[in-house]
Amino acid sequence: MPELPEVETIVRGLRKTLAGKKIKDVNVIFPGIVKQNSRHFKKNVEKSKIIRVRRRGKFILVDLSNETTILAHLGMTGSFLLRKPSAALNKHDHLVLKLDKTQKELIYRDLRKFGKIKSFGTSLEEKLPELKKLGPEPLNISPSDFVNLFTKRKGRIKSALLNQQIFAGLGNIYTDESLFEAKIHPLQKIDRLNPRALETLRQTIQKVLKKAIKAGGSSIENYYNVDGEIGSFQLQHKVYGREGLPCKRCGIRIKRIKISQRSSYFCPRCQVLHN
DNA sequence: TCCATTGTTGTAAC
DNA sequence: GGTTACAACAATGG
Repeated sequence: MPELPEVETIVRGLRKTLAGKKIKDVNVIFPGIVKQNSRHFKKNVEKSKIIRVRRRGKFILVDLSNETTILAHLGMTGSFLLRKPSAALNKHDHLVLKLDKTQKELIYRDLRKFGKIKSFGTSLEEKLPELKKLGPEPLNISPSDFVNLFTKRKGRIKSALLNQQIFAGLGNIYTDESLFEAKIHPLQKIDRLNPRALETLRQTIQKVLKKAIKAGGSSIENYYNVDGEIGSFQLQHKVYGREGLPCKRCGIRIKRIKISQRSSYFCPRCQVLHN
């Protein structure tokens, strides 16, 4: 599942190889991924040069020379791959961008087809519904802005961290890992967390995300970077996916519960619920 | 057959 | 009545 560190890894890979390249030709194989008329998408994107590749939350943004930007969300299983045009297409390849001045083409692959791609006028970015609702970026947020995210909020800390409108980029893996490191129970009521606990949480989230980016993200399910390589942060997971296994801090069994219809992994001894 | 997974949407509940 | 919680939905493999 691509979350911030996986998306950031893909963005860095794309940036390295795509900057300055021209998109020669667009082939929409499965139109369901492109959330606008395929002909319009082709027309907007073809024959333009790639200026810049960016990330916002879990979204990828590709700015083109003709005042157009491509917006991509990888959903659960989406990935971008750079590969030789001669290679046979995989049955989950849904979009092919042929590039000038390179031996590679850019493929969008998505087994579950939950990903979304579209183009828009670059100047309209602030009006885009997908982006304008997003909360702040976890890696930049200041201590006071982070505390403010949670003031006057009720509910559980894990649900809030997963909410992209409050905080953009975290998914199930990195909320669980961060809450474990910060010794906060996922069901902890937000209004019972004091500013000191929140500051610990902010620093922990940043530490976990940075370590994950350094490891090239977590490869569970089928996540690959643009060169087709897997990440290695799954080897450093302390709780995610470890139900029944001993806690790496205290040794008792990791528990799994459901929060907001998502599996939540935590240590019932290290992550104590306060009220 | 059912479960797992994501973000969004509609609705129920508090 | 604003905020929160949850079911349903998209698609597919295990």
